[in-house]
Amino acid sequence: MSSIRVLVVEDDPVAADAHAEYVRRIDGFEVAGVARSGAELASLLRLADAPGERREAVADLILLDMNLPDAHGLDIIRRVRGLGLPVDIIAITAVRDLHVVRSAISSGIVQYLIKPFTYSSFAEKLTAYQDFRRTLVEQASATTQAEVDQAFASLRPVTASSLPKGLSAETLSAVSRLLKNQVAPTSAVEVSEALSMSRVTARRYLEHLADQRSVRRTPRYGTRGRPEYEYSWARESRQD
Amino acid sequence: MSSIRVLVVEDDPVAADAHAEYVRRIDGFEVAGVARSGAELASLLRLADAPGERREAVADLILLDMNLPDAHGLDIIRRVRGLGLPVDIIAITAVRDLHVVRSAISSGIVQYLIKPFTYSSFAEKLTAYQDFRRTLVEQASATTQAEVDQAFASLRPVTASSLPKGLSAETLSAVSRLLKNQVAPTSAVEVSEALSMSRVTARRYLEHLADQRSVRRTPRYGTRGRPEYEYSWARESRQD
DNA sequence: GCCGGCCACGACCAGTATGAACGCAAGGGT
DNA sequence: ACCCTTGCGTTCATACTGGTCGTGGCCGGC
Repeated sequence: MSSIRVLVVEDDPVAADAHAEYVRRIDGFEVAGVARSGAELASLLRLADAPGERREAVADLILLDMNLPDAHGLDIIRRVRGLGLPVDIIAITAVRDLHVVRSAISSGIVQYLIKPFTYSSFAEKLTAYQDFRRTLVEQASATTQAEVDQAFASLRPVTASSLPKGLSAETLSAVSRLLKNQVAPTSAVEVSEALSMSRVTARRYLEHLADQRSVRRTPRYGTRGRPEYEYSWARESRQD
Repeated sequence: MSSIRVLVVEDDPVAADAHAEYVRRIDGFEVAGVARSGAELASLLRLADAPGERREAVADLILLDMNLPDAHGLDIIRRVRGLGLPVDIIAITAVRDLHVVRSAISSGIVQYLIKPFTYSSFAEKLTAYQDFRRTLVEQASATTQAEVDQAFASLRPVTASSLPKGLSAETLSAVSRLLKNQVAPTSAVEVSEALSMSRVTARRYLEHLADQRSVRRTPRYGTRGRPEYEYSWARESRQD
């Protein structure tokens, strides 16, 4: 089977090189090109769209950064989709804004990878896509519902993201969900009471989130005794 | 939370009625309209796209037939995507051609349902989409990779297919039957005692059901020791 | 009748929340 | 200005379960 041709779209040269290198390290993929801007990508894609030529893109998969100097990633997705090019898109970006994620998914990306990421999570996303492709290609021309479902299923991310020892994924998501719905800064005691867990546990998770810079931690003065820390969800996206 | 507004696009009146009725039967969904052709759909969507008005579609979700009298489903998807409308699309069609499936997926549909289908497989697809939406909406403006992955995961439900090695159908149905009749969340130990089987076995089946998202798994806080997980029935299983 | 796979069980090991004890930083009293 | 009080941060041992590995009985195939 031929390799999957990947187009890297990324304005930062360092990141672009890194992504390309990552792609080369995975079996079954090859780098079809690197575009540093929306315009570059457009010219690469228009080339294949010339009349008379076969209606085939120069790539099977695009690794798309959302923040490009001349265009927003969402607009690029829209343009590509409007042309009806048979390429899939994986968003690779530091943008964690909910609206962007939501729009990207409904515009038809197959994966969304948030920077910074490790090689293993990168490889995981790409091999998942590879599986997806293989399950579809392996079918004959007619498919059954089960086969379609299976193709979808291979796109499903395997729950990775290794947590520090001593933390469980369920508890972490419970704490962060609570904190996001809270408007006022919340103390460790308040969190522990709301989730009916111990103060120690609540604090451990809050501290972890603070380390990840997902929550902000500030002392609460005015009361007697040792100052209490209050935690609030960091709304703006992280600076990486 | 408000209902998910669904637009049914289907030229066969009988099928259109059936789909609409199916949608109404599922909690949290409402029928926003029915279009019998590509032109009808276009007029419905363009309405919302009028300048000056808020950039919001009249629907959140489109159930799209591929074979319409005046246009192909793929073209419709392309047009909708080109406009950048924030709607998701589920393809519901008898077309089982691999190329169409492939193109539809890469154009950004969230599900592909092959006609004819049972109500339960229809409901499964829609509730999966509902889960996906909920996981995203629950987040505040900023998200983490784990949360994005989880949202994706709800969109790609593991299909029944073959049971993972080591499970038997009888035991599985016994466990799920017990859980369905249970009102309060039940722990693995309680299940094992009720069915007089070993804790290990009970847990394995519960875990399998949790993977399938048929049961919800939450830690039970308050007691000392390692937290015990309790399982509660989440959704009707496919009983085709 | 023998053999191989399959499913459940028992037991060990690892893991995670809890309560208690200790330490620390700010307020308030003398 | 000093020290005491106060209440939470922090650490630690502990309890109890989850998860895994190897074993044993059962069933179907040869």
